[in-house]
Amino acid sequence: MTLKEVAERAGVSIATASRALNKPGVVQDVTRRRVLQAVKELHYRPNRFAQSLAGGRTNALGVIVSNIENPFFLDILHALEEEATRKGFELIYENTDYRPERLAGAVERMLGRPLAGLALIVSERDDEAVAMLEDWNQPVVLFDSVHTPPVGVTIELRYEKAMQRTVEYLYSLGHRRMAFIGHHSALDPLRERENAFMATVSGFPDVESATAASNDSLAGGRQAMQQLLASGFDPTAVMCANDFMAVGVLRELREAGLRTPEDVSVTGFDNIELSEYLYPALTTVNIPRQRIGQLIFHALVPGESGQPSRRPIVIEPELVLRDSTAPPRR
Amino acid sequence: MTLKEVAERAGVSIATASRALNKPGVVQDVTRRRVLQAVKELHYRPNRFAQSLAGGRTNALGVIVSNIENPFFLDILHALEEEATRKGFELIYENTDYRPERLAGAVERMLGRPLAGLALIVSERDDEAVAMLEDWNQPVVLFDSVHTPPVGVTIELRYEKAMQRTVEYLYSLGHRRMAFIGHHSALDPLRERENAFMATVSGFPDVESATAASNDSLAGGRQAMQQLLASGFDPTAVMCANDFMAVGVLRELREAGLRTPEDVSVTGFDNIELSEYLYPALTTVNIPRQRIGQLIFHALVPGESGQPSRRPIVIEPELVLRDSTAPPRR
DNA sequence: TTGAAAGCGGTACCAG
DNA sequence: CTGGTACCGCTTTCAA
Repeated sequence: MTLKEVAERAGVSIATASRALNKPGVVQDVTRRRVLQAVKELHYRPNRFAQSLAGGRTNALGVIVSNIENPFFLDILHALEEEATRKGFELIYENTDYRPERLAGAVERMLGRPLAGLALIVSERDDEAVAMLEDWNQPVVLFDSVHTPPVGVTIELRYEKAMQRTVEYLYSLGHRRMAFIGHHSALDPLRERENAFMATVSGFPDVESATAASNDSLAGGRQAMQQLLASGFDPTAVMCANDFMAVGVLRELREAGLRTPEDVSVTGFDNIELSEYLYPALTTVNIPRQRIGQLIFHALVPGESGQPSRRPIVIEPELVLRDSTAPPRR
Repeated sequence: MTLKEVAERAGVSIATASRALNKPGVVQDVTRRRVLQAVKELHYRPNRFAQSLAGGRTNALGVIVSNIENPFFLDILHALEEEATRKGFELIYENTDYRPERLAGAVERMLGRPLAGLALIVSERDDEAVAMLEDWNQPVVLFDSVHTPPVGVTIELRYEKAMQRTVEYLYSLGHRRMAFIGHHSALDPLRERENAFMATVSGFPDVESATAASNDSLAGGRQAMQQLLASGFDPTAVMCANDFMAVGVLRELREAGLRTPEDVSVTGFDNIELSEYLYPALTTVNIPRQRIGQLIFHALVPGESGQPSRRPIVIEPELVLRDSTAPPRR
């Protein structure tokens, strides 16, 4: 079904048919009714690609995330979607699995279609991808980007501070053997967390530390904990790069016959909803994912306010104390 | 950047430029090189909407799910995405939150763009949506649809059997007071699970039963369990409509001072990865989400094999025993 | 092997 | 208020 057929059936020109659909009020009421009737009878549905091509507008937003399975990314995506849908925008999403080459491909595909804006909620970086973004003239948001790139609005998390507070908190409880469990330490934002951990820890001369890493998954957390245990380090506190992996860590500790928090304290990062449902409920660092989703939307769609600022948006995480941390019994 | 500019720069016609990009071998090598050069210099990127419009082809698949936050849906989506990406297809996804009116809107939006196929992985139903699908001439897959609609390939789960086995198992352990916790009992596939529970249970005259429902979420599971407890029913076994809600149930039981499985046994449904990481590890019913994702893909993209059969695909779930179920101590 | 031109399905401007 | 028409960016005959 095309507009042409609708127009013929309604006995009007294709121009009028178009107007009847898009600018009511400009068309005589009877005429309009006839068109609408024809639309109904023919089950006509406008081709959005053609509309976009001809009209030069789009209401689609692109989002690329590193790991959709991690509730952290999912929550941001979901919040963004909620906001977008409510404002009449569509969301096109793609997942990279932390692989830079997939990021490049995803950006390529995204930019290949008319988009009102693009958000990169990814930890990996890729020069090619950044280069493509540079000569693109639509709003871009970069989340979690360590080195401010010459493009788009960035949203930054103050990892160091959160990491520092967590270490200090554990120290104050009496912990002196701490470990950090992360993933993809080759990626900037993740190495940064690890570095923040190392830096803070080195400020306490009487603290021993170790790190381990695996995939960003439940199994990855478990595996990293396994490594740690096998290494013989025997920490009294384990800090995880995110809550998702912490779930695996808790499981492995249990498996190894170690109780949390009596034998080993565990902390997460992100404060995903699940963290509160775990046993024991997880001490973690809150990252306001819903707000981030909204911030991203407003950065992509400036609204009536005017031109968007390119100033970075900074988020200050805060520690959330629950049951997975306690003074060491050893 | 348009193809026209590229053509001008390369000193060839726009037709040749197009060929150089899409049908190498038809164009003289030198010519082709010049075009490629121009593409590079101008940072040209083809407009996929225009390509689709002119070429009449698409490689985008649409997917609509009920609740992206539930790992069950997410896993299917993810598997489908993996398969699609690997085969050069794109995925366009939308979330309905179980709301029929959103389903209609989502289908409307989906059908508004050229799509190679559409998968509905939703529990809700909407006549309007089905009607739209009827006069659409591309592959459609309906997952979890109870009443076979006059359209598309359906993928069905044998709930009854799984439910029955679970009840029988709990009965054999000695449970006589069982409860079912679901969500959206107004929706067919979910009512079906509840009905299956009721039907099986009624086969055991000495079993008392009750049901409760809330949202499909962690909090929903918790709340439903709360209701159940408040009602005074005091079950020794609780069967959940899915693992996601079971997480909330476990939490609430703990909160109420009841141990699992000593005081109350709990079962889930779906066998999401998380279920194995919970404490206690959840007894559940396995639904092969990865396979379902692949099945959906192949139903949407028939491959070289020929025309797709419209025969329903049936999945037989199986019980997975873990630590959240045991003989009742009371 | 290459170019000219006819669309694909719409939108929007310009007259009438 | 309505019709004619020039595109939007690209693919694809049809001839040359």
